[in-house]
Amino acid sequence: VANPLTMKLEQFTAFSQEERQRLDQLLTYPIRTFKRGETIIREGQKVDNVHLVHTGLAARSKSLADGSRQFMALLIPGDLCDVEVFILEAMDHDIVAVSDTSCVLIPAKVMEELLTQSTSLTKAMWWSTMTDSAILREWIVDHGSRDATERLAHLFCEMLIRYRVVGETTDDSFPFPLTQEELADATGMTPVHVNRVLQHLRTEGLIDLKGRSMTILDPDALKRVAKFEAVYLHLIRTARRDPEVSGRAGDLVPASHKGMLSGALDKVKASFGNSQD
Amino acid sequence: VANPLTMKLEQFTAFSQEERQRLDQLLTYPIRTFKRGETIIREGQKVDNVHLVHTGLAARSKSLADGSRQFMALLIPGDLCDVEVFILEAMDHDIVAVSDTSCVLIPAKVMEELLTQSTSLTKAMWWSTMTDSAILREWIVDHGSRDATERLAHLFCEMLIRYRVVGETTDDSFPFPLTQEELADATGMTPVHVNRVLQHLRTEGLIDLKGRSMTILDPDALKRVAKFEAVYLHLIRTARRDPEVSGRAGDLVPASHKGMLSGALDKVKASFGNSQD
DNA sequence: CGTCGGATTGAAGATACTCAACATGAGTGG
DNA sequence: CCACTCATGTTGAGTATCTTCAATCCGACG
Repeated sequence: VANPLTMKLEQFTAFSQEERQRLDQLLTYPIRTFKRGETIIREGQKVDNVHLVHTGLAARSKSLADGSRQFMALLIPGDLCDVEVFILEAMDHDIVAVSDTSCVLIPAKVMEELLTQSTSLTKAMWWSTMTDSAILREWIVDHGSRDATERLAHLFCEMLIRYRVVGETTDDSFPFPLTQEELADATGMTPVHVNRVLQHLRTEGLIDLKGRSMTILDPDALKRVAKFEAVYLHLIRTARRDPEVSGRAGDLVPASHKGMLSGALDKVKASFGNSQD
Repeated sequence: VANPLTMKLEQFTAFSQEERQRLDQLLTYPIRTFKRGETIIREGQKVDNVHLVHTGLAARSKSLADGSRQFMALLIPGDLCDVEVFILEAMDHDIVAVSDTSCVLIPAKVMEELLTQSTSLTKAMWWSTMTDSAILREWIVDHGSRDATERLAHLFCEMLIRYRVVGETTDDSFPFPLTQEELADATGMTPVHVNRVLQHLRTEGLIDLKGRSMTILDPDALKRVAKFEAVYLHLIRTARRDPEVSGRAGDLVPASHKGMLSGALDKVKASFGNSQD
């Protein structure tokens, strides 16, 4: 099985043979599995292993006094749960398993070495955490400025790309273990309203969601509905270096952003359908 | 004038004389001023200086196609605008000046040295970025799970603490240059509704907002209204080491979280009124 | 076949939005 | 010094989106 973390980080830089090896060695550490619904890490907990999601889906979650629950991030294979560990006293939120999930438990020390030995790896890890922050910011935009339909559509667009990066898509389908209630927790809506908006997206022929699997039927249309701009995922560097990123043609970077890049962009290919804006 | 960055980072660790000096030297770099409303850094821009907010208030902002605007973070003195610089190709959002604002332009190279030479400083910077992420997550909770009143109240609680940390409070007052429209951009509400909720908070005797200055009249009550839990700001370490943090008595850490700390907590004092939960 | 989690549907109601008018107050120029 | 302007704050009325609370349906699984 491929290492999703390696795949993700290679969106940012190409690694040397040795670096790739070092990353792949991470998978030799003990794996712990969690049942759907289990808490992987609890708020207040002081962890001394870094949890790397290997299979399944997890979520950063906060539970409020009134019983409501809010997801702040979804963690797919290749995502780290708790880089905070090195610095902070304890977690300020929970990590919960949304589907049956397995995590590689990387000893903090090993992680620390990894972060200090190779500049390339260090930078790649930095990139990963900055991108995570960018996703958090985008979620704030979702919640603050997009209506229910846009919000769900935007989430699906984001997930399609992120899953594609770690090679878990087939065409425009990807695993989708979230119940409508969990989807509500992620988007700040009620389950009832999630249901209605989903039906709307279905009848519009945009998505096909059934049996824990999501298929984006019309990526471009969904992207338009969501007002989705992939720039915040920062998949650009690799795109420039390696046009074959994920096998599908398509210009990730909207024309208006081309100025962002220093070099020529003629061959930028990326992972979200053909874009024409 | 004191260095707000130093003050902030000292919430996390105590620095050596030399380290403090090094931080203070940052203020010798050129300062650039921005008028209220100006864009400090634009989306797509590739910056080669790190902007450190010195005076005033700035915001991370995204403008959507429909003309709406969403703030994702408020940057007060001591906050860095663009650590991304080292890694990412370009900014994925704007930084705008909410009031007249001055920034210290720290050459990327200098920053990089700072980040690699002293372990203590490196860790403190890490802490800062992790805390920033924690704030982003809390904003998602604000937008997703709190109603308008809670959301505003929560923001005010957060700002009180953050301003106190950098020494810009007098009692429970702090600078508040945001217009109601900008407050709406920050909270994902309409200006009209912001206005009404503000009036509500005023008549409840919780806040006194006038002339670009905010006074929290009843911190405990406001905290209760907001369901505010300061844990996510991660001001704990210092609290344990230095009971005098910011001069006011009060237990920052609710009893339910005391398990988080390894050591004894009898003398934890912090910056948000007396807490009894 | 019955149970249980999850999905779906209906109807009523609340929070927050839209649009539009009006008030206030600081600054500006005549 | 007053008239004007402009940005900000305030108020009202009608409305939309989304919520709440149920009830019902469906499919997987023992």
